[in-house]
Amino acid sequence: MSNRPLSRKEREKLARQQEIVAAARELFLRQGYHETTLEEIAHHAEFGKGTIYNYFASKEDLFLAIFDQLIGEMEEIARRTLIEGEGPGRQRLTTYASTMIHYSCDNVKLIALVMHRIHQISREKVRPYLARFSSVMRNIWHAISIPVRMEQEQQGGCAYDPLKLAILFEGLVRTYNMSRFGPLQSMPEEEIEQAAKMITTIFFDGIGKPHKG
Amino acid sequence: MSNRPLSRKEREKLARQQEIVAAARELFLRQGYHETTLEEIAHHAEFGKGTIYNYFASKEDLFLAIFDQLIGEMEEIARRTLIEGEGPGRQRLTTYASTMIHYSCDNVKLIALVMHRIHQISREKVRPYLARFSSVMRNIWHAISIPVRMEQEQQGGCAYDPLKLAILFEGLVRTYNMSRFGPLQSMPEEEIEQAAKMITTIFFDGIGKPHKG
Amino acid sequence: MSNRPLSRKEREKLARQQEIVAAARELFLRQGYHETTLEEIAHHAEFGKGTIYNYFASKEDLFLAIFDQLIGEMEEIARRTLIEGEGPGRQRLTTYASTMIHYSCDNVKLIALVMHRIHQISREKVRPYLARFSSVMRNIWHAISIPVRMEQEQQGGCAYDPLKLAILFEGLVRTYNMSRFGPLQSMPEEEIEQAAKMITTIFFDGIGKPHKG
Amino acid sequence: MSNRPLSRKEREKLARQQEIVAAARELFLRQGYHETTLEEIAHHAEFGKGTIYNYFASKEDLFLAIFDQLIGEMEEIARRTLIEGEGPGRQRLTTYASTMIHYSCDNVKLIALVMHRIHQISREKVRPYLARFSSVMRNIWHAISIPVRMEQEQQGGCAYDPLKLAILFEGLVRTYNMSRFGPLQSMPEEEIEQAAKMITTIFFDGIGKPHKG
DNA sequence: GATGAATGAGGATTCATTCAT
DNA sequence: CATGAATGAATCCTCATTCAT
Repeated sequence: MSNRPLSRKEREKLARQQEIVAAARELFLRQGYHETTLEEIAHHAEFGKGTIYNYFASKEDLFLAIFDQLIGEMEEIARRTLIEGEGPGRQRLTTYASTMIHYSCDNVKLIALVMHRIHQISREKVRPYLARFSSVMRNIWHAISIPVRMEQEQQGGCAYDPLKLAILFEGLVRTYNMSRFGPLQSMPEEEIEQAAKMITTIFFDGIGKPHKG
Repeated sequence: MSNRPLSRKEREKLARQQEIVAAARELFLRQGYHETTLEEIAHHAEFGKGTIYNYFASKEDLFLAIFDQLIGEMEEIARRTLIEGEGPGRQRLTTYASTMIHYSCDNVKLIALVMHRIHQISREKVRPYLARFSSVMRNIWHAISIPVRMEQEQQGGCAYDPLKLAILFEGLVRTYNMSRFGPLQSMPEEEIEQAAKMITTIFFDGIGKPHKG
Repeated sequence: MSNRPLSRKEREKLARQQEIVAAARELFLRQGYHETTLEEIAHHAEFGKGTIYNYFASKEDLFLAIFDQLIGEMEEIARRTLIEGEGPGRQRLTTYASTMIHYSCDNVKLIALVMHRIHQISREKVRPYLARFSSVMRNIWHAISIPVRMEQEQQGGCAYDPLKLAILFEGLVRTYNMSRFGPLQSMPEEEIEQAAKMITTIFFDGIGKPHKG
Repeated sequence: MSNRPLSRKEREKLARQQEIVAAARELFLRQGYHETTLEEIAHHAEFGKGTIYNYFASKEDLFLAIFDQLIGEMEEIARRTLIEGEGPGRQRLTTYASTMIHYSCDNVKLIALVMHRIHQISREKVRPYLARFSSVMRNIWHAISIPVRMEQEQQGGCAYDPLKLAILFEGLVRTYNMSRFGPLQSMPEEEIEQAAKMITTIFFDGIGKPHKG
């Protein structure tokens, strides 16, 4: 975590790594892990096959870099919408929901792939990645639990552990797209907004209440 | 769909097919699709490698048979709990939720695998399977939407399309386990019950209401 | 070491293994280990590439099979000439010498290869082969030491340990050809005979004695 | 062969070449030719990978430089012990034997490697090296043959060509260590002395004579 | 001269599928 | 029908060599 600015060389190296990760990510998404050859990745990243191995020790490591990237993106979404977001708690959750639905909509296939492949890698090797993932999830759950608790206090009754509710909410949002099948076209922006609002409303008020939104 | 009773030969053929599917399912679950060889499957099913090809034209077809089996199991769960279940609507949903959570808990890895692999197969070939899957899902959604509508009417307000709500509920339940990571041990029965009740309650009444359960 | 006669299947399997070993041996001899691809071996043995792997788990194992074959051949030579050979001890040694020179002349390159590669394989894996090799060598040394001792007793003086002398003699014979360089043509039969006789004579009587042969 | 003293630049170049050769030699010895990468050699010699190519046109050429070095060392041993050595002929041979056994003991693995690899290089390219090697060997054989002839004349009988006997003697000494297998530890000095004396004695007097040493 | 990132030919190995028995 | 030996296309990865800096 040194803050020394990176040298030109280091910056270029990092940039090229990112290009490779991006190429791999796109192809894995389109074709799956085993269906994508390193040669294709190299070609798509406009590098020679051997060059990839100067940046990643194996195909598996390249995959883990993608996993890491995904984790970072989820973290970023949570930070932007939940932590640094604007408005009251309920509104932040709605923003989080719509952003997450949008994101997962673009990435369901990739997420399904990652969730699956992660189980095929040696425990030892995934450990640090899963650790980071868990940590990020805990932070997200915690951030969600705060407005949940506030709302509970406001409404009077308080039957369930706010953390459990937060986990439920997050899972609902993240896997929302997994109920949509067939060729996954991206949802129109408007539809996403509505879904997000619906989810939040139901979560807080249940299905029966008359809503003013 | 002929109802003519099967001959002994046909019954035996079917039984052997099921044995093979079962073997493949277990191994795919444990090791993943590409990580499982046909040789292993054959050995585990106590057949010769070539024999598998007398029952399934390819590894892909064997995979699709598993998908089909999964669909059947979901259908069966819905039938037992929603259609033929006992008690009022809300209770049926709770039963469906707990049964489904239990089921998905045992099968998350396999479901993740299927959700992923399904995208790697030629459109043409999966079509009938996806069609059946869609049909089953529609039925489930419909079955859920009935008590939802009733409850809405009872509570007075009715802001959302009951079908959309049903889809939401089903997705919530089916993917509940995808928020749990790391080594997936099966949940204790009791915890499942609680989760199911929590989900239903929240779904109908929101988080803030005081609950009598 | 069961003596049950092999079934037809087993015999055929063994025969094919030998064909593969023979093909590999010839190519390794001609081109070296790393310079010979498994594809070439397969082609030369008139098999498909994958077939080789039904008989040998790896290229390394195939190499070890050749080593094993070489050991067997040395053992056989010793048995034929030293143990079951005819005539008095000195004559047996001469026969052994000429046979061995002949043999090593045909196989120097291969022997050099084996002596070298054996060091590149994991200790664990070579152990049983080196054990067998040692055992064979000990037997050979012992067989040589018997006439050596007899001759010593006949000549009166006895300065050196017969076993050490046997080792010396055997090494002399086995590595005789390693003093010949360049393109290794096979020696004419007659020259081999002379060399063998010379070595034995010198070994027993030294260089200066007048010889009657 | 110009005797003009080398400029500083030339001397430095030569020194760096020697460093590289030394690094390669150590690694080839430890790991084998194909098992050693140029990257390792460069690293071990504390140079950049590309730099090696400023000194040697290819890995093969680097190998040949090692061969050349070995030849030089053998030549040097012969010069020191046989040509410039002290004492009567028989004693010189004993010294040569012990020195050579010592040397080959340290280098058997490397010698085995060289003897093997030399056959994998294009005839054209090795020719000059083999030529030099032959020349050195001829000189060594000649140097050995002189005391051999003297001894023969002394002992009266003279059955064999002194040159042939010299070749035999040299080979015996050089390959002495090739009868020792397994993990090659270096022999204790004393044991080497004994072996050298034994070989010379036997060579001159045969095994049976009573010896005064 | 020194360097090391980029390259791609080359090779060991795997495995779904075929087919003769 | 059942079998498993044979097959070779396909793939990951290595590494000697080049060349721009």
